[in-house]
Amino acid sequence: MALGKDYAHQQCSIARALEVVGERWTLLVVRDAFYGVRRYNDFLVHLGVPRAVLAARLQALVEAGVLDKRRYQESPPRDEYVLTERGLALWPVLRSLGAWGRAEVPGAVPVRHFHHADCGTELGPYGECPLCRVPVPPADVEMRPGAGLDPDPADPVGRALLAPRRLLVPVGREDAPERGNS
Amino acid sequence: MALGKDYAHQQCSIARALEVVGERWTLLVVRDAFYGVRRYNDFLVHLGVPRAVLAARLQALVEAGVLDKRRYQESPPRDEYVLTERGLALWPVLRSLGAWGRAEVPGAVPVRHFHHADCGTELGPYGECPLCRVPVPPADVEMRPGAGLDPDPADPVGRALLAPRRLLVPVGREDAPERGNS
DNA sequence: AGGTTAGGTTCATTCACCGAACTGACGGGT
DNA sequence: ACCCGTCAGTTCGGTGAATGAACCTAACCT
Repeated sequence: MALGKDYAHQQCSIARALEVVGERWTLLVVRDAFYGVRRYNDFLVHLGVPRAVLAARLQALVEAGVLDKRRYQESPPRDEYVLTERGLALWPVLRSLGAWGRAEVPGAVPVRHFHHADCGTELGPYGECPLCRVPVPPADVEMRPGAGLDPDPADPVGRALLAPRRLLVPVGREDAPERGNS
Repeated sequence: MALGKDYAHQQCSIARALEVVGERWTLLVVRDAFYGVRRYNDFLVHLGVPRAVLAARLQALVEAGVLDKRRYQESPPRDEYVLTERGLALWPVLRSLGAWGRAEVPGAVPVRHFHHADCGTELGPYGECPLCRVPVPPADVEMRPGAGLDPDPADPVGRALLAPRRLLVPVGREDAPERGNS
């Protein structure tokens, strides 16, 4: 654990949160998980993170109970990483960070917009719907591309994320038929 | 810039935010600034961060417009670091991180409580007052110690933060007589 | 048999973090 | 005048983590 040594004696739940999600790349992995990325290789091409770092982060997030590693096929054994309840609870953190990055970092053009799927209203800075006045769970959030989004990303995951889509819906199978279960 | 190289080509305002506040110690420095810490040495003893790292983080935060470095006395030239508007806008990020750390990291006992100073109600996870139904700006937040707080911290800053206090009020001059003058 | 894909592991290099020591400007005591 | 202490850093050697490239395994495709 990189951060544990010195953060541990901090008397603060912020420090404890940062011990789990404060390392480089970790929050971007979680962000991609919200966007529907589930597989090692998809994280890899979309983030451009070194393979060893990605493996370490995924394992740490699984051990922290943020992601769940689940076998989705046996014949070539393949696992996917899915957000747990604890991971889904990080949605406000990502929302507030993204809102700050868009509003306060100079030269930031809106890259993605997040809307309440039920009513179409754009979410407020904490992920709440200003119209319905309720916090919107990530499963009810629709993501739409913004003006600052690269219209032709190099990686297939980036291309799949160009279209409007629900959060948490697995990426890469939009036009592929559902596997198996009804 | 440590993180800039690879985060830069990310199409995401979260990544842009993390380029500014995503490095180790950075968010804890900002947290302490909300708690009223303003001086180099106070950050140093309260965080236990290496001096070189602290100097680098403070400088980076000043360059990013999160902190303002201002001269508060001339005779021995002394500067203090105060949150700017842009820095104050990070309050929801710290709130959501702290709420997640308290709720989702196992074994976390509440360390500090945050109340709306106007009505005394404890804040919700996004820094809003559930009674008044308004987002509470940090200047109107009263911080109170919780059960998990070390009752006898080694550093004087930690001791000063034991008492209930407003956020953003400069720390370290509660009971200390003004040095020199008068 | 050979190639491809998914999901890693290993390795050498680079880079950031760490702790301790040093600097330098000032102020106070004797 | 001299020494000591404080504040705010900078410098420096050692350690550990991040990086990119190469390698490995297991299974499927042809």
